[in-house]
Amino acid sequence: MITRNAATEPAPVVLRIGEVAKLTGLTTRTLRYWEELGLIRPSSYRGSGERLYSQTDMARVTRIRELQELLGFSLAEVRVVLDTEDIDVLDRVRSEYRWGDSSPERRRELLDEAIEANQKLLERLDDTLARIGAFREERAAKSIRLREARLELDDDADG
Amino acid sequence: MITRNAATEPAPVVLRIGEVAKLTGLTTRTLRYWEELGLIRPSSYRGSGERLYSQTDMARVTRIRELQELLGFSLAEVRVVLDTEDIDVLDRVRSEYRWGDSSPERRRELLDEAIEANQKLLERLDDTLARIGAFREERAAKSIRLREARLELDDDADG
DNA sequence: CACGACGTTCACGTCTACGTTAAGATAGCT
DNA sequence: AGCTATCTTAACGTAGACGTGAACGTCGTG
Repeated sequence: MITRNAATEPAPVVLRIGEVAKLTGLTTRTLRYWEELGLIRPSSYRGSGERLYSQTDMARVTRIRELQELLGFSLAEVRVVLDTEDIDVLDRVRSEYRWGDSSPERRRELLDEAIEANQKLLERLDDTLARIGAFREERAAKSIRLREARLELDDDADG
Repeated sequence: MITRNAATEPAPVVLRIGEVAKLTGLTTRTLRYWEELGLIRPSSYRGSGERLYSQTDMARVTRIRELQELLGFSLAEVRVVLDTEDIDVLDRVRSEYRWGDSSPERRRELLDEAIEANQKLLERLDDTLARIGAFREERAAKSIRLREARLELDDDADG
């Protein structure tokens, strides 16, 4: 009798959709929806149709979440970013075969696209950082003013 | 015959809804919708029911826009922030009458609320800044990798 | 005084990003 | 074999944030 939790078995490399949901705080519906939109593809399926998520898939899921929540991207915008993400060098350039039979020209093209997209994202991030930073300073100043006013109020009460 | 653009007339202090729309890039529908939700109140109306926006109103509009776009706040969340914003010291504490006949206790209460809300917002801003900053660094590193890969590709072509 | 540009208030339509059953297959446990 | 938890697809529902007319009022200019 073999149980999945036996000490002899290594930790499961793949996760079922419910486990991913719990780990990420999302719902299974959301995960399927994102798949429907082409944002994620569980790296394997089971004959029964059950989705099996790898660790890489998990990373992608949290990445989507970040883009969506942190930067306010729509899922359509997220897809654009992820598309350039797919041309990631660590996975592609190092393992030659992954480029498939695309010509050097094609590779260059893809790389240039990724570089430019990444650059645009960087600029947007810097802009966002600057603007939120400015807003933060505004609120910090307001915080001081409010505390001063609070003290003033206490002084009035004492005097 | 008196025209509005005569040199004798000062620049219009108030704006009509269409003008506000053009200046802010919003639609009139959006402005009315926000009003419906209680986010903005044109500082004056005309007998005909026409909305007239002051410069302060404009500032409020752009503020809403920022909270919404920059920080991804829902309009409900925006309202909370704006509510504490309304207890702004510069306008209230300095001009005593504006507090109306609220008791010192009430004033203290309001101030404390504003202080706490502002503090929470500050914390959220710092958290957001940190996370976006981290994300930025990730992308910056990726940018370097991509450029290196691009150079490598050229080298291969040359060699 | 008619006309066109602008405003007004309903009221229904739409898009995004899911939530929520429904009806059924599969997995693992006893 | 049966029970229960978890999965599957499919389809309809929903909340937020507006878009889009319809029907009407008002203002200023030829």
